[in-house]
Amino acid sequence: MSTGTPAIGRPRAFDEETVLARAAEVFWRHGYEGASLSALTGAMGINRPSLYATFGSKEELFQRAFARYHERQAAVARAALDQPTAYASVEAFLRSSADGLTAGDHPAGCLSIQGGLACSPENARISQVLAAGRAATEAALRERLTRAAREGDLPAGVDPQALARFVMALSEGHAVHAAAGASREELQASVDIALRVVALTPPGRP
Amino acid sequence: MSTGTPAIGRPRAFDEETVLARAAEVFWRHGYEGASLSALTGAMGINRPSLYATFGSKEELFQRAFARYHERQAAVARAALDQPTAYASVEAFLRSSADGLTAGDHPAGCLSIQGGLACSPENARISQVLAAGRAATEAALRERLTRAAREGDLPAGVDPQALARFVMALSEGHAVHAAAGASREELQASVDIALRVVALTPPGRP
DNA sequence: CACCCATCCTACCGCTCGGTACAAAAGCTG
DNA sequence: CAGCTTTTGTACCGAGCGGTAGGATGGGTG
Repeated sequence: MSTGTPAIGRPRAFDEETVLARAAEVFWRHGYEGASLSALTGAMGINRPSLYATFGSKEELFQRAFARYHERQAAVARAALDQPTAYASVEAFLRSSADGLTAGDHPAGCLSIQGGLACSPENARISQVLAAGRAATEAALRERLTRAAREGDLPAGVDPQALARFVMALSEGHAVHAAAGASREELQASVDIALRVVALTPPGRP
Repeated sequence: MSTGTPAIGRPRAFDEETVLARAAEVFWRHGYEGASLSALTGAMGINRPSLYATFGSKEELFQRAFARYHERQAAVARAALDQPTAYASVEAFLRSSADGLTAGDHPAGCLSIQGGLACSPENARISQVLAAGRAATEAALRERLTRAAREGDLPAGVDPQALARFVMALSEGHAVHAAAGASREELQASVDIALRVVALTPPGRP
């Protein structure tokens, strides 16, 4: 749409990135359906017609806000998965995730989950978009661990696909915990436990 | 309120337990805010005034439905934690959880999470009730594992509190996955991975 | 059969929702 | 400074929300 400043007509009184970030916070805190237009415009500091002129609709605003959020998350994940070993990758992934879930500069938890796990039928697309975002992250994790398996970098008997799902599920569970008030330290202690999985040789089950 | 049949006045045309179960399904599928009264009454097979005469309000209906759901979940969890060893308890907990999350006779996932992780400010109580339910389950797990630690039934160096949080978080993550369509087998494979944590002696970290 | 009374059903309430019409305002261009 | 273009602000729209009033209904009880 707007490529830089149009240089004609009345100039915009707000920065698109800024108001997107504020919108994301409201969606994050209250979910898609729990975020009313009044709450959104209030937090964004703009009024309805500006919102609609810029973003089109509540749903499109959400898509934009979520895309922005997801890009950043993906960048963090990518950095984690660039670690040289599977163990280091998983550790970096889970540690940075736990840090992010409890960072003080935004709502606790994760927009991909808080945004709307369950929605009314007419907003079903929202849950789908969020699920697709989470699936993309899991796919990256799976690729990294599949490579690790090829390189002999995983303990014997560990299926990389299952391990990816395990790590992703744990991180999602941490998001749920964070949203309910769990602290960074509590999540990191859970990560400590999880990492035993990757570090060890196969079990002699009792 | 109604203690059995009042034996006076027009008899009720519906069974309270039955309509509660149907209401729970709607909340489960669409979340508290996504479940409209029309959807609820439609699924319950009763009309609005009957709903309000019986349950008082949408919120009270939800509380009743969730309490019913949570009791049953707690019973399953209690059975799992009655296993003789920590390993068997955790395994039973995670396996039965994964089974329940993907059972075909109700929506996928878990009402405690689908119901409303994030809500509009006026429905904040809903998220709190759900979080309290999950916390109760985690507390039961924590007690069981603390006992196990006292009994020397945990691998050395494992903090029972952190292990409880880990197990609970994983199960919540599985709920998120199940809601997005993960199969029972996929979740069980993730459980396979997780169980290595409980089975093994402490890591020599690479 | 007349009475009583809780439940059922239709139709409606006020309110907030997401979304928009329209005119005043504000910056460039000539 | 007139004209053009885009954004801003106010005030509003129909629809659906959660919730309710009041009469019709249908079972026991005398």
